[in-house]
This record gives sequence, C-alpha cells and structure tokens, in this order.
Amino acid sequence: MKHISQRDIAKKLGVNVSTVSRALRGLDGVSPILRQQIVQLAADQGYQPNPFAISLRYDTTHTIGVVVPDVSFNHYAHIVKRIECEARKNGYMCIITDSDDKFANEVDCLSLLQNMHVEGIIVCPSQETTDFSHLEQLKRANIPVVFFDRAPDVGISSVVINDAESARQVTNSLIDRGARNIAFLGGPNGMKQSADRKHGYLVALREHRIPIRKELVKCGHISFNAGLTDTMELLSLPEPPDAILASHGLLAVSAFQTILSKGLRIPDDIAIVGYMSDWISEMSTPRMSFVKQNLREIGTVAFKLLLDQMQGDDSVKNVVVNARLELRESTRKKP
Amino acid sequence: MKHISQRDIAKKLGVNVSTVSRALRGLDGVSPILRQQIVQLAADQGYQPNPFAISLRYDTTHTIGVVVPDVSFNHYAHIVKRIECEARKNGYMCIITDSDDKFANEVDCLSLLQNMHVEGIIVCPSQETTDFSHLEQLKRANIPVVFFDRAPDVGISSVVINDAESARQVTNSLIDRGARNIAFLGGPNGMKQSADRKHGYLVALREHRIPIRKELVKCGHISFNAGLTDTMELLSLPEPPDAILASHGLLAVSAFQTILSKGLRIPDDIAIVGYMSDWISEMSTPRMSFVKQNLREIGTVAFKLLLDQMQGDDSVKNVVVNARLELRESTRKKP
DNA sequence: TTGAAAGCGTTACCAG
DNA sequence: CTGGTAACGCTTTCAA
Repeated sequence: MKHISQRDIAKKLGVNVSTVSRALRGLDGVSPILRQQIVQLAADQGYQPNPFAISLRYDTTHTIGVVVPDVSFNHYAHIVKRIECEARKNGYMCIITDSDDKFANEVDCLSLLQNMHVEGIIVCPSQETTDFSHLEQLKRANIPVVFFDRAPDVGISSVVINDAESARQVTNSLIDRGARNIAFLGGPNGMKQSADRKHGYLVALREHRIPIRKELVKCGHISFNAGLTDTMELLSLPEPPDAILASHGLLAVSAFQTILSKGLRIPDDIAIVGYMSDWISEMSTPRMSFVKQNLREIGTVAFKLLLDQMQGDDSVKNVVVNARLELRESTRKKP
Repeated sequence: MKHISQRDIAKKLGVNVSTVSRALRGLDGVSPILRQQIVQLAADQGYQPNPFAISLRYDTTHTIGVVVPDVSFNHYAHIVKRIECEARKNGYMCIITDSDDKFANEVDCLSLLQNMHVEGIIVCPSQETTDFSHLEQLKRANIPVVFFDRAPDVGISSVVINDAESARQVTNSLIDRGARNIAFLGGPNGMKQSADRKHGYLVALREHRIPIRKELVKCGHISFNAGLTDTMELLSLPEPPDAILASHGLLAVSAFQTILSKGLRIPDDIAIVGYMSDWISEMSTPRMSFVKQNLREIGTVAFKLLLDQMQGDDSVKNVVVNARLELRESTRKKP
C-alpha cells in the first residue's frame, strides 16, 4: 500500500508533475478545467503531500522538540500539554522527549532532536545538568532554544517563576504563623532554581533575624526517597523543625507522607508548604499550602519565546511568571 | 547556518558522494586510508545524516504516533512515558498528540499523524468516540493500529485491563464489608470500558441477590464536574449509598472531595473505591482503596503489539493486563 | 498554459 | 576500489 504522489496523478491525467504541483497549490498558470480535474482526482485518490519531500526541498521541518525531566510528573505534563497545543495551533509538530532528569539522557535527547532537524527546542534541564555547553552549542548552530522551569544564566531565553521571591513570601508566611525553626528541602545546589528558592528562604530568615540552622537546610538529589530520608533526619533532630518548606513537588509529597507516618500531626506538630500542583494539595488531608504556578502560561510563553526566535528575533528574553502562595490547612496558625 | 551533507565532505576530499556514503556506513568498497579520512572529516564537521532524505529514499520514517485523551492526566502520562521509552529503545521516534478526550480533536490528530507518514499508531479513543470508521480506515490503509486503555470491538489489536472482572471483585469486596447500597460512577454507556466495568458491578450485585437501584448508577460524561454533581445527587437521595465505586480517576477524586466537603466521614458514613493512581491514593486521608493497574506493562505491551504489526504480523491480539484491588482505609469494614 | 529539468541528501546499481 | 547516475516526492526556474 503506497502513498499516492503528484507523479501518480500526473500520469493518470497525462500531464506533467509541475502542472499538478501548481494546480494543487492554487498557483497561477493552469487552466481552470485542468485544475478542476487535478484537484478532483487528488481528492478521490486521497492524495497527501509527502512532508519529507517538502522538508528536504526547503530544509524546513515545521517541527519543534521538547526535553522534559519527567513527562509523567504532573507539573511537566501540564506544561507539555500546553506547549503541544500552542505548537499545533501554529502549524508545528512537537516531538516530546523525556530525560528522566538525567544528564546523559538529556544529551541523547538533544542530539536526537538535532538529528531530526527540529526548528527549535524547548528544554527544562535535568537536575544533574551543570555543564550547559551542549545547549550553548545548539545556539551557536543557530537553533532557537528556550528554557522553561529551570534556567541557568547562559544568555538564552527562558520562562521561570519568581523563585527567590516566592520562597521568601512562603517563608515569611510561615514565620508570621509562629514558626521559628523552618526547614528547607531543596534540590542540588548547582541548580539555579533550587539555589534561588533557598536564597529567598534565607533572606526571609535574615529579615526576621532568625538564626540559620544549617542542619535544617537539606539540599541534594530530588527524588521521593531523598525527601523521605531527609525528612526522617529532620524529625529525628534533638530540636526538630516546626515547619518545612519543600521546594519541589516530589519532596513535598514525600515529606508529607513521612510526617504522617511518624504519627505527627499537621499543622499542630509541624507545618508544611510546598511547590506543588493544586489538585494534589486538594487531595491531601489536611490540604497542603502550596505555591500556585500558572502552568498554562508557562507553556504558552515558552512556545511564544521560541516562535519569536524561529521568526528571527535574536534578542534574549527572560520572562518571569509570578507564582503566589495559596494558604490551606497545613500551615494554619498554631493555637 | 546549513547542515553539512555528504556532498560537502565529498567535495572537500575530492571524491564522489557514493564513496562517502559507503565509507560512513561501513560498507565494503573503500580503501582503509580513504575511509579513515572521510570518517574523520565527517566527525570534525559534525556531519549528521539528514533523516528526511532517508525517509524519502526508503519511504520509511521510524516514527510512530500516539493519541491520548489527556497527557496531563497521571494515568496516561505514565503510559505515554513508557511507550516513548520503548519506542526509543527500538529506534522509533514518537509523536504524541492529545485529543482532550474529544472526538473532533481525535480525528484531527489521526489525520495529522497519517500526513506525517507514521509507521504505526497507538491510540486511546476519546470518551466521545462511538464511530470508529476513521480508525478502521487506517487499518484498511495498512497502517498498524493498537488500542490501549479503551478498546472497542472492531478487530484491532489492543491492550486493556480486566475491566469487568476487576469491577466485580471490587464490588464483591464492598459487599463483603457490609455495603448494600453501592453506587456506580461511570463514563458514557457507549464506551466499552465503562460498560464493562458497570457489567462487572451488576454481576456482583446479582450474585449476592442485592437488588439493583437504578438511581445509584450514574453514567455520563467523565469530568471533574460530572463527578461532583453526580455525587451530590447520590448523597441527597432519601436513602443515600453506603459505598461508591468510581470507575475513573477523575470521578474518584471528585467524589472523594465532594463527600468530605459535605462533612461526611470515610469510610464510616460512606466507603469509596476507585480506578486511580496509587500515589494519589497514598496522598488522600483516609487513603483510598483503588484498582492498581500496571501502567508500565500497558505501555510496554502496546508498543510490542504495534511493533509486531509493523514487522508484518497481521494477527489481531487482544491482551488483557490483570489489575487487582488494593485495599486501604476508605473501605474499612464498618464497625 | 504547459512541459522539461535541476536540485534538496541519500542510497543502490552498474561501470570502470 | 571508485565514480557516475538514477531514484525517492516536491518545488522552482526556464523554455516552449
């Protein structure tokens, strides 16, 4: 079962391919009667232009690539969905790849996308990524690149939330509610997103002249297990924290479950707030306070920034989408 | 900034393209010294074969398509991730499209994939889809197709869970625990998955000679709001249900929240169990009993079935992955 | 208004 | 061992 080509149509009608090509694209230079015949036959035979021939001809693919740490993670799933939707609206196909939050996979994904001759790439670097030369190299090869969610300072357009400021607000809110021993669960120190959130947390503490207890700051690998053991350690301290700020959804969920499994009460024994999806918060009892991120907007902006670049705009734009704290029961004021 | 081609390399070395082609593919018929030079130069210049030229040449794309009702829904996100991973392992790219659970979008997605000349399509039909002619037409055009999660009876390979049997087991378990007025929240009656689950539910009731109360069976659109209003109606009945079986994750979550928002206690006032993700169950208090589905296996099998077809196996295989009930606190036995 | 031919990058086949 | 050429499907340019 072969696909039908312009040549097939041309042969059947005893005309030249170039005539068929013109007719099907509505160009001048073909008689109304002949055009009608060609269009008709094409429709009858279910003719579909071969995108590979067109790509080859124009060296253009109308395809973009996306690299994401984990598509099955709610946060990214929503952003990816939005990107795909925007892309399709604008006539672009979307190839989604998943790095599993690992540097090596990320490199693979990117080279795969480059091989595919995608016209642009939207990427959220893995938590392991500290060397960005593979991404800068793409830029040098004139392939538009946009970062989202996590963005290093390397002169590439990006869309992120107000990491530092939101963490500061969250910490302030905990302090307002009476917490004085606030723990911070973060990702790798080399990751700007995590560093920024930690920075906001530290700033808030300083503003309130609350001494920083280093043993309450846990930064490392982002994973369910890491969150679990870190929380365990926090709870086992001689003077355990009275609040936890989890700077990532996975850490928030694992900390939450660990606290409850130890028989502690939230928020009476310990408060918790995290960067996480609203509907996960909605399912938890007590409902977790969380930093609400506009995932739709992040996806939309990411594609928009890429489109700008693909259309020749060389300026570097770093967009910040403001996230805001949503208070629920997990940080209710102490009695 | 152009991509570098075999011709470029050939020119620089003063040899013919065909020689370059042979050298780069490790074929016979090129002297070791020349081959070395060619390979070296290609590496230096960052040569990447142009996939479109190859696709054009062989009429093969090494690409498969996936159509999913909602990538941002946890259940599908996990399956899609698995499919993408398996595909990549086997040298296939993956184009993921999202129908938003709407028939019209599904049709669009499929024609887009067909235009892309994908070599096979893995699809979970939307809940609105009752006419499958667009899918049967793909099969007739010799494009391999596999259904997953939801599969109508139309002679196309598929992988689903044991819908009827699992629903029967769940219902039995509720009955064992003392429930006698069990409500069923389902999807559209035209959807086989939902119909099968309802069937299992009804069978269990009949087996225990429990009269069927039609007002406890709510089948309609699958959405958060539908689940909410249906649950509201159930709770407002003169004789409200003492248990709810939610046949879809969205319905389970909305029913759960509705129950709690009405101030009712789970499971003391009403028990609930649903087809849903384990980790959502883990977050809820009380934790919801749920039907555990092996999403990894569903994804793996789906790709395997497609691969079989792409390799020429014409047989129709309908695989059933067994799901099993996991008991948690939301269905604890009544005191 | 229509046709012929070249070209996009690659591979296959046949000659030298 | 190497080169030339045709072919994949489509568009573009030039000629008739």
